[in-house]
Amino acid sequence: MAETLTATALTLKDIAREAGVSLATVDRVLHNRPGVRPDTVRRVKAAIERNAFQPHVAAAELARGRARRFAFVMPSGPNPFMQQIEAYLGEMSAWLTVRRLNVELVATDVFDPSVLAGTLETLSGDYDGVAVVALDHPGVRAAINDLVDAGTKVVTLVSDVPSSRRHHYVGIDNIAAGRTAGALVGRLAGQKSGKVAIVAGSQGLRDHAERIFGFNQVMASEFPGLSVLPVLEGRDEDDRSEQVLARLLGKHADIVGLYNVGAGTQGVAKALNDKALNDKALSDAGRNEVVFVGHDVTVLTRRLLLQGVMDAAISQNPGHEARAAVRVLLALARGEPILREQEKIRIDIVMRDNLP
Amino acid sequence: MAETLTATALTLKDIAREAGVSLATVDRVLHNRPGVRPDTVRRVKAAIERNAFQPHVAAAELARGRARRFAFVMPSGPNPFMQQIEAYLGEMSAWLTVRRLNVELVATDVFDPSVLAGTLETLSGDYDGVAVVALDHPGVRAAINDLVDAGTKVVTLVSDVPSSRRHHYVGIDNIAAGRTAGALVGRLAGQKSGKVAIVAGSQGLRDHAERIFGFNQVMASEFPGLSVLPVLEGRDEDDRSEQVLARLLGKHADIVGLYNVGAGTQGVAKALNDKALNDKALSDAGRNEVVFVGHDVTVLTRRLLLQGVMDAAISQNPGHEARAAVRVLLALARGEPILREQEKIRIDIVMRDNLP
DNA sequence: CTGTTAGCGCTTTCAC
DNA sequence: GTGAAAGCGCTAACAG
Repeated sequence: MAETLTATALTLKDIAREAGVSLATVDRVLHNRPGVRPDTVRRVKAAIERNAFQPHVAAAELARGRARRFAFVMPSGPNPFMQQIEAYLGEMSAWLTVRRLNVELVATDVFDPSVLAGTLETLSGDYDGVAVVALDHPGVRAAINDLVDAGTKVVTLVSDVPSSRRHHYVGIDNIAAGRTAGALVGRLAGQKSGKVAIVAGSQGLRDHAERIFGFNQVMASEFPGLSVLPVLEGRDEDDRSEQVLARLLGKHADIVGLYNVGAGTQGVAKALNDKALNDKALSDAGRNEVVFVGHDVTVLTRRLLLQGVMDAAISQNPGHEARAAVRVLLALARGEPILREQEKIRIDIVMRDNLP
Repeated sequence: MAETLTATALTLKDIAREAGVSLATVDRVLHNRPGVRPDTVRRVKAAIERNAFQPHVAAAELARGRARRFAFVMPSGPNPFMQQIEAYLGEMSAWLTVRRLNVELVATDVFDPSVLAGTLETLSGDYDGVAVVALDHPGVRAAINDLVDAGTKVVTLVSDVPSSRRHHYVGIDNIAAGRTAGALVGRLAGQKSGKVAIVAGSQGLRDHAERIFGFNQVMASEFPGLSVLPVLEGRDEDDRSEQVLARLLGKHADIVGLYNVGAGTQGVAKALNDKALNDKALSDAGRNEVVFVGHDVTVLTRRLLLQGVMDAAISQNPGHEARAAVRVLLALARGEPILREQEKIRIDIVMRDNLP
């Protein structure tokens, strides 16, 4: 009726006795440090295996002395989503303090590969771990690999550089996110047929391109009644996004759905609202007739969802991303296993009624 | 450009020196232990505040000696969702071991209040913390309060007893979950008007009743074109759920939506499929014409989503619930603050394309 | 009421 | 190559 989930707690000393060596030797073997005869290594490893021995992390942490230092390399511009991640890191402050962890925020121009690479180079040697919102570029890849070679643990955050040797990526699968957006636009548009607009920041950004790719996949295969118009580029700016979208809405009267891939949400909503007012095309529930799906839950998108202007937001939980990045860096630094399921960032569908 | 998020690390000794007392006295004040003159208490507290001192948890943990024991009181029957929670607890085993935490699974009949209360009573004194899937009943409430009075930390899991003095609830807001289900059924049904069916386990279960309440709220206020039929009770059993639903589907030809509140999913899907086959009413995409929304991502619901039989699942992440319960118990036991945002269980909307 | 002291289980010199 | 020993910062006796 009662089942225990934990192994009985042995200590280094037990293993040392069993292997007939000293504490220090077991410690050396445990951390693959040199200076132990291969034969002794084998004997000690056997004792460790046999007992499924796991050193007590609290003791290890205490004995280290030196606190661990992590750096978070974040975009310097005023991006609300990134600011949320930084805010959540701030909320962890007490948690970090009691564990004697130092995390530092480093702002840089992550959109300029050479600047970003330069920033990463300056970090080398000073940090146990680095989390970076990375641009996928050869120079950046090289900088990441250099950090890794220097023994620093590296995780990419929100935006990945899959070709680098980073230890972990904390962020969503953007193709699946685009597919999810497509399914929502298609399903929420109901039986209607018509055109669908896409507003992106730039198709040069890896995450935007991947989202559009996924979106189109679903549109083509599941919603033949809907035809996707060429992608508009708004550079994630409100004004520009509004202009390009307003023009498109003027040209096509039969747009039934809209996918906003990146930021610039304010402008997109404005263009949409203006059109709705012109057409007097608000439904009974006060909902806009054009199905509008975008990304991320911010102060703005929250309001738009509540107002019924926006129908759904695809979201990656910024708090979860902040904490996962810290936990993963810590686990990597300690040599602990990573709880993959825990650290995976899910694609959240957020509608009015399940707003977090 | 670089901003640090953590306080500089002082130690108990620093505070002791600053307050002009010994280590032991600071320790007593820190843990509100008796035997210190009020005046001294004040002096020590001042020094602690002034430096925003936070004791190093690793050191505290190491010095305690005694490992912490937590019990998870779970339903004894074969409930797939509960089994998932238990499986995720099992996956934490290494994590628990390196922290010298003992967690034990206690199976009991959580649906019989006196049995559940009895089980909780037997736990008293032996555990630092207890997580329990609780039935909301006066006897259970009393048993929980007794545990709390005995100094045990108690969290309710999945199902809450709000009137008890439990320290924390790890689970979703079921009214909001029902609202979300309602919004999905309504929106996915498109422009259609017609009837909507509800299949629940029992309206006597608090979580089911709350979900239905939320569902009806949204239906009434946002989808006047849809009329909700009286709730069917399937006792969470496949056979019974199938029978009652099949009868209802036979009686009403214009059912456009279905909300399955609890388990019995297998039966619900069968009834729905049989009807679709009879009517030859499958859409081009192979999707069932009746919008079908249910709860939780299991092996079965995953398959139904992929097949297009089910349109969306409202889900609470069982892995997250398992880990949150452990973390909350640990934080409570240590006297650490709880990261509310992290431990909050979200209402996930899962569709085919964002299956986890 | 308050202080002294012996560990907790590791890591890390420093000797041998 | 290997071992002995001195802490890391706290807790918990035990003295005073």
